[in-house]
Amino acid sequence: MGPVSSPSARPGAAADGLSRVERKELTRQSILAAALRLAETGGLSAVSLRQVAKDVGIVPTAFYRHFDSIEELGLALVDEAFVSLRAMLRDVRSADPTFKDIIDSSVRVLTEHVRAQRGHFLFIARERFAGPAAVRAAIRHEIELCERELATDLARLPGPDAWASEDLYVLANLIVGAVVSTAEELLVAEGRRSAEDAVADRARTQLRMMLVGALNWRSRP
Amino acid sequence: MGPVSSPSARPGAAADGLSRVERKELTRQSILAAALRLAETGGLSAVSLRQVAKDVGIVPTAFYRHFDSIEELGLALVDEAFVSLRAMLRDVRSADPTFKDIIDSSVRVLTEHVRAQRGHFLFIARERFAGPAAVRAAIRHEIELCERELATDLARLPGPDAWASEDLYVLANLIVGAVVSTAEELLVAEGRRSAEDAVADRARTQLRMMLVGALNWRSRP
DNA sequence: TGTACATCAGTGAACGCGCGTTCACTGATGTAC
DNA sequence: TGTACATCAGTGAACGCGCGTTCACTGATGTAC
Repeated sequence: MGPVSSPSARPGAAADGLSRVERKELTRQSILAAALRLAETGGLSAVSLRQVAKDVGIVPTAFYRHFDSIEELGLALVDEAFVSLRAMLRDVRSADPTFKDIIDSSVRVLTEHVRAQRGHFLFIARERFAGPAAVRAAIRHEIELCERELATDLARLPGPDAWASEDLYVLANLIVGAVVSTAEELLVAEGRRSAEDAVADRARTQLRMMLVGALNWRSRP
Repeated sequence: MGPVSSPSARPGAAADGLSRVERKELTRQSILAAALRLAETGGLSAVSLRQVAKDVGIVPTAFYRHFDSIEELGLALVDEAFVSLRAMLRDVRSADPTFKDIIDSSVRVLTEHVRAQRGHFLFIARERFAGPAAVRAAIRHEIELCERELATDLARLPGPDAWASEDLYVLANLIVGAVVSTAEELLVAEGRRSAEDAVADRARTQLRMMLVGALNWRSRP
């Protein structure tokens, strides 16, 4: 077993300056992007391996160098989509503290992310119920994780900190459900500013209604 | 122009006692049922005219005697599904008054209807985002109608009767969103009693939280 | 009632097409020494 | 540094299959008179 690379081998010194693995990764990303685009009309089940390959500019059989099937590609897209969703949640948590209203800033972040990552949100909305079983399960699992994270966040708030963890999870589930609905309605707005603003206004009011309900919750019999 | 039917013509006197139009309607119903069943795995976009025909027991070309395309068939399924959904809403409105808690009885009716009409609910959940544009639009329109109906119902309640109609619609939208989420979670429960009960419990708590929030709404600045 | 004609749900052959998948291959990139 | 060999992303031909749709048709049902 000699050194990992000899001085003279110059790995990654192709004409375009990219190594073989780098170029493979590039193709993989192109495949994911093409599949996401093609899934916009007809969903993942209507995406064909041949269409994807044609779009990327490779021969159909080369697809198999990257994924075993369209379903496996779908799972990779779920991962990708939730990476961007987690970035959004990080933004919400670390929102500019000069926005004293956490609801306003959260709704703002949500609308911006849906705009910026429209493809990913559309993919999740569609495949949540229409995708292959494995894809549906993966999405459900990720959403459940979001609910649990939100529940632990809520536990730190002044009002609900004394709640049973069960009630915390119920509230988290309610909020996540409302956020999912809002994201889906933002998608239906299709980027029309006035429609988006109406949805955002409504979401703000709804989250406030929930907050009022939650704050008055344990004071009830 | 003679009489609509002469005494001797005995229309509808086929071997099985059914007229031509009655048999056509029977075939149409078989096609709808077969399509609904086939859509369960893969969604409407994965339903092929040939599969449906084979399932029904007719030759593929006979399909065109009933529908111009799978998409048109999908629109008919949306109609059918919302007929059963409206029946559910009627049940909710005319709930046994011995149930003094309107939330308990509503959740009960919802779980029972999702069980009984699982196919229809699955179809709506899937096609709401994954279906052809016309199908998506039809579903969205029907849900909007439900929200408006609920808003007028809410206007008759003691608390929110003094609200602006805008706020009424916002609350109706929130409730319908929660109901849709609940229905979808009931579908995921796949008929397992314990999972269904957990979803129903959660829905009851969530609807109560919303009710508390709504009742305390206008008392806030 | 009987007859002649119209309607039309369902038939069956045929078409061209895009699909996923197999297989043996090429040739640039990478590694061992 | 130079050479001989291994790796492997992408190629290209070929396959059998199910698809939607066309067309001319059949024969039971229904209607006019």
